[in-house]
Amino acid sequence: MTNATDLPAPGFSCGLDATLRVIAGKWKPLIIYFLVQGPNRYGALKRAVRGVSDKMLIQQLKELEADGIITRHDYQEVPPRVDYTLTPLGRSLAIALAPLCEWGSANMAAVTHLLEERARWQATPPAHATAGG
Amino acid sequence: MTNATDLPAPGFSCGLDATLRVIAGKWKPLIIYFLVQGPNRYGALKRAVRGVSDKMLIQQLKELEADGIITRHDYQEVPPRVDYTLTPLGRSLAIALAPLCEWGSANMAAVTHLLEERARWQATPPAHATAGG
DNA sequence: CGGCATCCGAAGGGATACTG
DNA sequence: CAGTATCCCTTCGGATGCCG
Repeated sequence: MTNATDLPAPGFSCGLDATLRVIAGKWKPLIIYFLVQGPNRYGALKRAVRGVSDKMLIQQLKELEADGIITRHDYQEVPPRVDYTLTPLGRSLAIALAPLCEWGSANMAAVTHLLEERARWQATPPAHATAGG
Repeated sequence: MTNATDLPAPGFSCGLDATLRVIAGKWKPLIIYFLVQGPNRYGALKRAVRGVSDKMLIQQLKELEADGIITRHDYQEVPPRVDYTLTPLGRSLAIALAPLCEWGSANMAAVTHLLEERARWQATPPAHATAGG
C-alpha cells in the first residue's frame, strides 16, 4: 500500500475493488488457494472445500475459468476424469491470498470467538438494538 | 507462503476460511482498507466506497464493529459526528489485504477485460451452453 | 466420476422515505 | 450529518434428481 495518505482513488479503492470482483463468491478464495498445491480433480476439490454443493463448485469453477484464473483439462476418458489447474495469473492471485490465510490462522481463536459473539448479536431483538451498547 | 507444495490442510483450507467469515460482505474489504488511512467519518466512508447505500454501509460497519475490526466513536454533538477507527486487529487485517490490492492494481487491465468477457459469457443462452466450448 | 437442471428458501442489497 | 425502517427484487446457494 502506498502512503496510506494518498491512496484515494477515482472509482476504485485501489485494485482491491478489481480483485474483489474476481474472488467474489463464497468458495472462490478457497478453491484458488487449494489449487496452489497443484492440479486437482473435481472430486478432490469437492472434498477439500467440504460443504460446497456440485452446483456451486461447478459454477465457481466456470467463472474462475472464464476469468482466466484456472484452466480445465478433460481427459475424455471413462470413468470421467477432469482436473483443474491454476494459470499463472491464478497462481499470482493465490499468493496474494496467502497473507489473508496467515491472518486467519494467527487470529483464528479470536475470530471463532467473535463469530459466536456476532451470532448472539444478530439474535438480538431487531426492534431497536440501539440500547445495550 | 510455504513451499506451495506442502500446505495441505485438515478441515480448513488454512485460516483463509476464518478470514473469509470476517470479510464476507460486498463492502467490508473496501471499508477496512479505506480505514488504514486513519479514522474516518461516516460521510467520508460513504464517499470513499461510492456505490454503497446507507443501509449497507451501516450494516457492514456494525458487523465490523461487532467483530472487533473497527471501533465507533460518537462525539455526541450536533450536527452529528461519528468516526470509525481500525482496531489493532483490524489494522493487521488491513495489511493482510494489501497484497490483494496490489494484485488488483497490477492486473487491473486484465481483470477489466476478463469481467467484460464474463459478462458476455453469462449472457450466453442458458439452454445447454455445453456446445461451443 | 463429473456435471447439469430445477426448485426453493435465505440472504444480499438497492430505493425510498423518515428521524433527530 | 448520521442513522433507521420498509418494501421488494436479485443473487446466492443448498437439496434433490438425472445423465453420460
